Amino acid sequence: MAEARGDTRERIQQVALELFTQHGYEKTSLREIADRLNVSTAALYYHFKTKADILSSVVDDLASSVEEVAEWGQAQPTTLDMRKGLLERLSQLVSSGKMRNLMLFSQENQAALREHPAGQRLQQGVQSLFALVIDPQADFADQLRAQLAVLAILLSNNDALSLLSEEAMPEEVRIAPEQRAEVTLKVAMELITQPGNGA
Amino acid sequence: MAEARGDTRERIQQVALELFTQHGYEKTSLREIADRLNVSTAALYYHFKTKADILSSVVDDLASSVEEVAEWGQAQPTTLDMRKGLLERLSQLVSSGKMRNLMLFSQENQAALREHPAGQRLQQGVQSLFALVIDPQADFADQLRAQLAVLAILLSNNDALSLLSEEAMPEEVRIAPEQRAEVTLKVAMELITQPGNGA
DNA sequence: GTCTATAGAGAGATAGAC
DNA sequence: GTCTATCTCTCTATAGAC
Repeated sequence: MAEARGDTRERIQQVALELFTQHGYEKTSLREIADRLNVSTAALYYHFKTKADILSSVVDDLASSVEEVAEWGQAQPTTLDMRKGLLERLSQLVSSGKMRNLMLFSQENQAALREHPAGQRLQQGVQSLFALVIDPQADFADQLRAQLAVLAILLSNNDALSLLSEEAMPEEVRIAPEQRAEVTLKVAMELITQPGNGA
Repeated sequence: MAEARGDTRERIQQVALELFTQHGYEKTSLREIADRLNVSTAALYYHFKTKADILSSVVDDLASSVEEVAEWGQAQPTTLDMRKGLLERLSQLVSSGKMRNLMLFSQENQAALREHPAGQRLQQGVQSLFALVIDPQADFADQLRAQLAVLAILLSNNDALSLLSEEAMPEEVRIAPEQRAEVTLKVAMELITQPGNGA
C-alpha cells in the first residue's frame, strides 16, 4: 500500500461526485477530475475501467441503501406502522453525511442516471419506496399526500430548491440541521397519518 | 413563406425539447435533432446561432411565464389570498399543454440549466415563487408545508416520479388528468391554509 | 501506480454551392 | 432555406515507459 493520502480511488470518487453534481455528469471531463487531483487522466484508468464505471461505483452505494430500506418495508405487513418506519429509515439515510451529496447529485442528473445501470437501480429503488408508502386503497388526494411525504424527506437536503436554510431567513426562525431533519420527518408523518377531509 | 410544414424553426424547438428531455441536453447532439427532422445540421444553424441558442429559445418561454406569475404575486399585498392566487395561477400554468414538456425537461436538466442564462432566469423565477408562498414569520414546519405545496404543483406532471398516473393503480382510483390538476391544487391549498398543530 | 503520447471517435460550427 | 464538405476542438480510452 504505497498510496500517498488515503486511497486514491476514494479521492477520485469524492472529486468526481462533486464535479458531477456541479456541472453535470456529461459535461464533466476526466481531465477536470484528474487535474483536481494533480494526476493524469491515465491514472484514473488504473482505478476505474471507464467513466461510467466511476459513476456506477458512486451511485451503487446509494442504490443499495435505498434498496435496503425498500426491502425492509416489503418484509413488513402493509400497515401504517410500516409506512411510518419506512419514512423514519429514509430520513436517517438521507441525513447521513455520506448520502447527502449523493442525493443532490441524483436530483440534478436524472437524465444521465436513466441511461446507466446503477442509475436505473436507484430509480427503481425510489419507485419501490413510493409504492410502499402510497396506499392503493386511498383516494388520489391521500396518495398525493403520501407522495409528498416521501418527497419532503428525499429533497430535504436540497438547499437550492428549498431556500429554507441559509440567508433570506429571519434569524429567529433559523433552525439547526439536526432539528431540520426532525421537523421534516414530523411533517411527513402527518401527511401520511392525518388524511384529508374530503374526496 | 416556402416552409413545408408549419415553420421549421418551431419543429426544431419541439424535437430538441423532446430529445433534451429524454437523453439530457449535453448528450443530445445536433446531428440527432437534424436526423429526426430529415435535415442536415447546417440547416439548424440557419435558424439558430448555436446549440445553446436552441435551448434558450425554448426555456425563455417557460421562464417568462414563471416570472409573470411571480410578478403578479409581488404586486399583491402579502396575504393568504395572494398565496392562494399564486398557487392557482401556477397550477394553470403547468397544466397547459405547452408547458408540460418544459416542466419535465427542467426537472431532468437542472445541472445543464444552471450554466445557461435562460436556465438561471427560470431558477430565479421559481425561487421567487417559493419566497412568495413561504411566510417568513411562520415556523419551520409551516414553511416546509408551503414549500411542499409549490412542489406538488410543479411536479404534478412528472409521471416518472409519481407513478400515480399509469398502471400499478387500482382501476377504481384512476383519475382523469383534468381532475388530477384540480385535486393537486386542493391539496396544495390545504398545505398553506391549515398550518400544523405544534412547533 | 503514475506518467507521456497518441489513437480514434464524435462533437459544434462554418464556407460556399445550389 | 437547405445541402455537402470540412475544420477544429475536445473527449474517452489505450499503449508502453518508468
